[in-house]
Amino acid sequence: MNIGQAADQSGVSAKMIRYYEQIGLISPPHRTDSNYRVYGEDEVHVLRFIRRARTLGFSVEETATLLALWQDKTRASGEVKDIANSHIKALETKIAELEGMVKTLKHLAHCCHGDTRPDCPILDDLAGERH
Amino acid sequence: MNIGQAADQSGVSAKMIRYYEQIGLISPPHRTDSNYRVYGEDEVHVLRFIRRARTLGFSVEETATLLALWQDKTRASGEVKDIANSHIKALETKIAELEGMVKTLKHLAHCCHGDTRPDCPILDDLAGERH
DNA sequence: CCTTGACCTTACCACAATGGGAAGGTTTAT
DNA sequence: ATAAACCTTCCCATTGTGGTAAGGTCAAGG
Repeated sequence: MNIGQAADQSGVSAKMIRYYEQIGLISPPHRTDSNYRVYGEDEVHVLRFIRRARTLGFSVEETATLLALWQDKTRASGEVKDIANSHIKALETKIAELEGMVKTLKHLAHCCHGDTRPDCPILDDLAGERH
Repeated sequence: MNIGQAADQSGVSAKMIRYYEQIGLISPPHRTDSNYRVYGEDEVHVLRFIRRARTLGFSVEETATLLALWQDKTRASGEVKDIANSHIKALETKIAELEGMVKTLKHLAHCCHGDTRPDCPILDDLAGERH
């Protein structure tokens, strides 16, 4: 099948398939005489794996590691679990960071009367004018 | 004061100060005869404003808007509050997304025995092999 | 058979925000 | 006078994705 069909079936855009090939995440597929890339079910399966990992927030690099582990039939599941756990930790750190921002902003927005008067606690905070 | 001092006092790196100038977020400062940028208290105050806004997760573009509103003495606080509120909403969307990922990953990690056996539910999920 | 449209190819450019470094000029202190 | 610590501009890299342009290919229908 051509790259367009592979994109449709995997949910990875043709653009990204070529990119993943370029950075070595996937191996170069066979080509037709007219230089078209040709994909089979196995390749689509790999692409779906990649897409799922990306959806779960793994970086392309982490995805590469998971892919290698997936294709290594003798791997230990502990390795995979470690990657997942450290990723969970990173996500939770990010969440905490965003929640801190939300908390501060909500407080400021709550204090701001939000009408046509120029007085605004949000800007005062940004300007460092604690009061 | 030179850019290095301005960077120290504002918490914005010299590199970023030049960048903010280049994209028009701040106006070009005076220069000495030897072409050095010269900053005063006002400029540092602006830089601190920018840094605080960035820390709260506002994009540079949003920061530019907030900065303009800050410098407009007749602005309505409602405008600022609207920006803050829509930013809060965007942050909360992002948080929910990350939490979805964490939830899925925690479930998968919980199911994974994480020892030396090759059997691994995390990889099975990524591969799309629901069971 | 030839045209048209839908595909494919490579090769660029762009984004957002930041850091790094090189090559060269200036200032300050020893 | 020289060395250290600044400053200047210019270019490159990052992450992952999208866009676009110039050109080749293939299939369907007149």
